[in-house]
Amino acid sequence: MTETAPAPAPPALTAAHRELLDQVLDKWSLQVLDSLCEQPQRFNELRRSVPAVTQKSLTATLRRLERNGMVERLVVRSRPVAVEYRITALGTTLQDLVDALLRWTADTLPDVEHARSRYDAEVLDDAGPRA
Amino acid sequence: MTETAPAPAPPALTAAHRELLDQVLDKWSLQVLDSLCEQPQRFNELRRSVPAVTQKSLTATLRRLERNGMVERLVVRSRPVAVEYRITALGTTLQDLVDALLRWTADTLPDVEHARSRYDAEVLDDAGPRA
DNA sequence: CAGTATCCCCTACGATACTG
DNA sequence: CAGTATCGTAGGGGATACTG
Repeated sequence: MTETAPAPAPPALTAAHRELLDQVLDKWSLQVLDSLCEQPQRFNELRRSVPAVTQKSLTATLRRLERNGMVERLVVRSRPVAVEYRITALGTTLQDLVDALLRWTADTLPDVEHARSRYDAEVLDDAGPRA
Repeated sequence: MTETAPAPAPPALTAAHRELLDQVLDKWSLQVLDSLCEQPQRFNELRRSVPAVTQKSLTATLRRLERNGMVERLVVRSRPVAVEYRITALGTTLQDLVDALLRWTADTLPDVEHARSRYDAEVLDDAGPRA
């Protein structure tokens, strides 16, 4: 499947690559990116867009994404200050990836759930080592 | 960019989707899958293929991948027992995704590193709140 | 060989309180 | 509004020891 692209030699999985994926595909990043993709938002707007996130985690996530060039932080010197976050060009390239990821999960989740049921039924039933 | 694919409506990011991605894109899974993609392997072969992994983590990773239908565990009743792990059809569909991920990191890592340098220089220098 | 079991640490995260 | 600072906890992972 997908013979359309010649697949130009997938590069090796170095520590630097893994680190980047970790920083960018982590628990909250996907949701934040996803939300910022639709429209730029302020800090507290984002908190509401991503319901379960705490201030601390949201701040950490935004800083990490900012550091990696995925989002941009714009301070409007009003009173009180307003801070707007928006996705960068680099961030949108990531969004395409995330969409692919999401489509994959949507496609395979039924199969995965089936596999899980089988596993849970035949493995978790009998205890003890599996050799 | 990439107007080639119509992008058939990326599905929402539910908890189930995130869970699957977490289980499958975690620290060791990528390397294990990658290694198994080239050829089926026994437990200790895998340990050598993925140098930094511990027994415990490798076992946990393999169990998780097996449960999700990504790898298959075959017990050869010899003495001592031999156990072979091989990637499933489902697992190979994931591999395509991982390749895409890796290609993305390879493409964007230079930009990301540049962004990091800028961030570290202009933000980490002056301490204090950023409002 | 292919694990399981135990201990232990460390950091990721949430909760809470405070500030320009 | 948009954070920073501090504390406390849960669990993911390593090191080590043991087993069919």
